[in-house]
Amino acid sequence: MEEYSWLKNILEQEIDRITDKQKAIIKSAVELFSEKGYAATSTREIAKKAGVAEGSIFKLFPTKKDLMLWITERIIDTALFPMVTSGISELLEKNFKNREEFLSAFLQNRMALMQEGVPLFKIIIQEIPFQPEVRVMLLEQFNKLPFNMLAEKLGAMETQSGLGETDTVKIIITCITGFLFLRNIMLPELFPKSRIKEDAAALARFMSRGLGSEKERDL
Amino acid sequence: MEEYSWLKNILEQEIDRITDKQKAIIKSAVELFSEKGYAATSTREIAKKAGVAEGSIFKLFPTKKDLMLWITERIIDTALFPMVTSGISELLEKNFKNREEFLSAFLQNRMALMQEGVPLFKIIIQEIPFQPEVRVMLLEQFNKLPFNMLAEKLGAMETQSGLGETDTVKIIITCITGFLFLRNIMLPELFPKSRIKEDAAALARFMSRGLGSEKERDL
Amino acid sequence: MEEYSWLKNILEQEIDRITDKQKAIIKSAVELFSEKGYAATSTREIAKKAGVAEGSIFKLFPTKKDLMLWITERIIDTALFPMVTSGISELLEKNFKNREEFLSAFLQNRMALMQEGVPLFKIIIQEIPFQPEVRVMLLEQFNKLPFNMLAEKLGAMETQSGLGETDTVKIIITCITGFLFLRNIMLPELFPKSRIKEDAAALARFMSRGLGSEKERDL
Amino acid sequence: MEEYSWLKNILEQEIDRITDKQKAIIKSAVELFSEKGYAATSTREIAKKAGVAEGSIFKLFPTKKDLMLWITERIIDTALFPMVTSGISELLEKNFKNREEFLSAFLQNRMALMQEGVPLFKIIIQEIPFQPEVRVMLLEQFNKLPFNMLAEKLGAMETQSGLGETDTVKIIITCITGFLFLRNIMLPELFPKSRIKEDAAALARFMSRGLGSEKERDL
DNA sequence: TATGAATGAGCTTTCATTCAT
DNA sequence: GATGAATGAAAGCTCATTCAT
Repeated sequence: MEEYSWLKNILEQEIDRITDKQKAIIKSAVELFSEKGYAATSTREIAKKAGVAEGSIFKLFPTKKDLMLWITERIIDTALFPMVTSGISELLEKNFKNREEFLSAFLQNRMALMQEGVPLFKIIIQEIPFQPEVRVMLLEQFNKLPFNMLAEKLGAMETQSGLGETDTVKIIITCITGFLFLRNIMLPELFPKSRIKEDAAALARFMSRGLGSEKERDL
Repeated sequence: MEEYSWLKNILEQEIDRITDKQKAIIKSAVELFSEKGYAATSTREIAKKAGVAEGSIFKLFPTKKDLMLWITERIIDTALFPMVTSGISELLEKNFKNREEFLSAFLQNRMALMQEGVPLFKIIIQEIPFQPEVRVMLLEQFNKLPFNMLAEKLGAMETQSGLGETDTVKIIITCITGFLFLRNIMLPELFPKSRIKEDAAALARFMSRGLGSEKERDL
Repeated sequence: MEEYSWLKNILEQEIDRITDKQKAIIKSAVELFSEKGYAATSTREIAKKAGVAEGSIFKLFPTKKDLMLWITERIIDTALFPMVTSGISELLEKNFKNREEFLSAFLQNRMALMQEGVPLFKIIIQEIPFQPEVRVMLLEQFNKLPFNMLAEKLGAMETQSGLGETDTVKIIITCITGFLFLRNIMLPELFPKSRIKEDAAALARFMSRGLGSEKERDL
Repeated sequence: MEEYSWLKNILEQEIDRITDKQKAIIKSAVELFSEKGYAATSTREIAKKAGVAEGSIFKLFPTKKDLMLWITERIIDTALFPMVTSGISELLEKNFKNREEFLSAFLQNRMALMQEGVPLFKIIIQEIPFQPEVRVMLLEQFNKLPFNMLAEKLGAMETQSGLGETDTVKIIITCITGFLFLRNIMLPELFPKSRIKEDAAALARFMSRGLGSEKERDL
C-alpha cells in the first residue's frame, strides 16, 4: 500500500498514545477493509498483515466493530473533513475570471483529493448503508461544511438562476459527487482516464451554464 | 417486505424451473442482502426467513456466493436493465415543449423507478467494489443501453454546446446518478422528501441550461 | 462413568426430542461439570468426550451457560426432586416401632440415594453460590417438598419437644444435610466407609432423642 | 468490601515480605474468588480491582493457581484454623450450667465467626471438590483440632449416650456444619435471619438432648 | 425435493503469562 | 518492584456446507 498522507495524519495524531504495532494494526485494517470490505475481513488477516499477534488487536479495540468505527470516525473527522474542505478557503479567496473557471478549479481540486482518497471513501461508502453509527458521524460533519460561503461565491443565484428555492450548492455537490463516485468507485472502466481533463472541463462548463447567467462581477 | 415487481419478474421467469420454497429463498436473500449486506447475512438467516431448511439453499445454489451472483446477475439482466431503460423509448418518442421538459420527465421517470429499486441498487452497489464478476456483468449490460438515442434526443449538442467531445449523455447520467444515489442510498436524511419535486424541477432546469442553448426544434 | 439412573431418566424424557449425539453431549457435560466444575470445563472437551463436533453443542444449546442451566434445571426438577422425595411416601405410610426406627430408615434411604447422586450434587453445589438462576430453581422445588407430612410423622413435636416454634423438620434436614454433605462431598476421607452403618445408627438415635420424648403411639 | 480481620491478619503476617501493591492483589483475589469463583475470575480483573498492572501479579505468584493455592493455604492455616478454634479454649475452661448451655454458647460462637468468614468458606468450599491440594491442606489442619478436649467437655458420653463407638464430636460437628452451611452458604433465603436466635437455641437443645442424659456434674 | 443434524474450519474474543522498559 | 504492550494458545461460538433420511 502506498503511504497515504491522510492515514499518516490520523496515526500521527495518536502518536503518543499508541505504539508502532498498534499503528500497524490500524494501517492493515484500513487496507483490508478497503480491499475486501469490513465483514469479509478477519481479525486474523489484519493481525497477520500487521505482523502482530491477534490478541494485540483487542487490547486497543475491544471488538472488531470498535476498530472499524474508530477508523471510520477518524477518517470522517481527521481525513474526510479536511480533505473535503481542503483548498476550499484558498479557492474562495482567490479571484477567478468567471464562474466556470472557479468551478473548474474546484473540480480539479476535488479530483486531486480523490486520487489518494479512494480507499478511504470505499470504507465509508460500504458501511454507510448498514452502520447507523457511521451515518450519524457523517451527517454531523456534513453540517459543519462551509456551504454558505460556497453559495456566496457562486453568486446569489437563488433568484437569478431561476432554480427556485433549491439550494444551489446541493445541485453542485450532487453533480460532483456523481462524477467522482462513478469514475473512481463504481465504474472506472467506463471513463477513460486519458480524457479526464476534458471531461472535467466539460462538466465545469456544464455546471456553470446550468447555474444561469452570471452576474457581472468578480468571482 | 413489499412485493417488488422486479423481484416478481425475476421469479416468474424461473417459474417452471424452481419451486415455491426456492422462490422464498431467493426473496429472503434479496431482502437480507439489501438490509445487512451480503457478507453479514448468514445462510441460516436466509433459510429461517424463507421458512425452509438450511440445507435447501444448497440444492439450487452450490454455494452462498453462487446465490449472490445469481441474484446479482438476474437483477442486472432482468431487473436493472429493463428498469434503466423502462419508459425510455416512450420518452424518446414523445414530443416535449423543450429540453427542460424532457429532462424533467426523464428525471421523474428515474425517480419513480428508484422508489422500488432501492434494495436492488443497495445489493449491487455494495458488491461492485469487491466482486469483479459483478463489475463485468454490469459493464456488459451498460454497453447495451441506448445512449446514442438519448444523445440524439438531447440534440446534436457536441458542437453547439461547447462541451467538446465529451459525451453529453455521460454528463447527464453523472448528474442524475449523483442525485439519486445521494438521496436514496447514501444520505437521505440530508434531503427533505417534501421538497423532492422542486429539487427535481431545479435539477432539470439546471441540466437543460447546462447543455447549452437549444436548437429550435421539437423535442 | 457408570450409567446413573437419574441421568438415564433425564435423557429418556427427551427421547423424541433429541438425538443420540445430543444425549452424548449432555452426558459428557454432566460428567465433566461434576469432575472439574463448570467454569473449568471447555466445550471442546465436552465435544471430544461425547464424540461429536464442537459445533453440535451449540445447535442444541445456544451458549455453554444454557447447557449448564438446562442440565441443572433437569437435575433439580427431574432427578433431585424425585430423588429427595423417593421412598418418602412409603416411609411415611409404613409403621415403625418408634421414631428412631423411622429416622434410621429415613437416613438409610437418603444415604442410598446419595450413592449415585454424588455427581449430581456436585454440579448443583458448585453452582449455587455463583448462579442466581440455580438458586431460584432450587428454592422453587424446595417449597414443593412434603415437609408437613414429614413433620406429622415425626409427631406433633412443637409443644412436646420444647424446641419452640422452630420447625422440627428443618433441624432434621440440617442434620442430615450436614451428615451427607461432609461425608460424600467435602471430606469423605474423614469418615471411614467401614463404619457408615454404625454412624448412621448413632445419628438416628441422636436425632430421635434430640426431638424429645416420644408420644406413645405408632409411627 | 469490608475489612475482614482474618484477611488483615494474613496480610500482616507477610508485612515485611510483600509490598502494598501485592497486598492489594491478594485482597482483590480473595474478594473475586469468593464472589465469582476461582475459574471464573481473570487475572486481569484482579489486577484492575487491585489497581496494579497485570504483570505485577506474576512477580509474587508464578501462576494464577499459585495465587489461589497460596490464598487457600493461608486461609486454612492462618485464618480457618484460628477461626475454628477461636474461643474454644475459653469455652472449654468456662463452667456452664449444663450441656445445653455449653452447646448454645458453642453454636453462638460458631455463628459469630461465620459472619465474617463467609467469603473465606466460599473460597474453600468451591475448591475442595476439584483441587486435591486443598483437600490435603484441609485434612492436615483438621487433625490438629482439639476434638478430644471437646469430647471430654461434652462428657464421657460413649457409654451413657448409647451412641456406641461413634465419635460424639463428629455428630455435633456434622450438625453444626449442616446448620451453618445451609444458612450461610447454600440457601440463606430458606432461613429467616430474624429467627436465627430461636433456631440456634432450638438446635442447642436438640443436640444436647440428642447426646443422651447428662451426668450430674459441672460442665 | 426437502429436511435438519452434523460437521469442522474458522471466527471473534479472552486468557494467563512474558518481558523490555 | 512495577508497568503494560505483546503474545499465542485456547476459549466460546458461527459459519457454509454435507448427507443420511
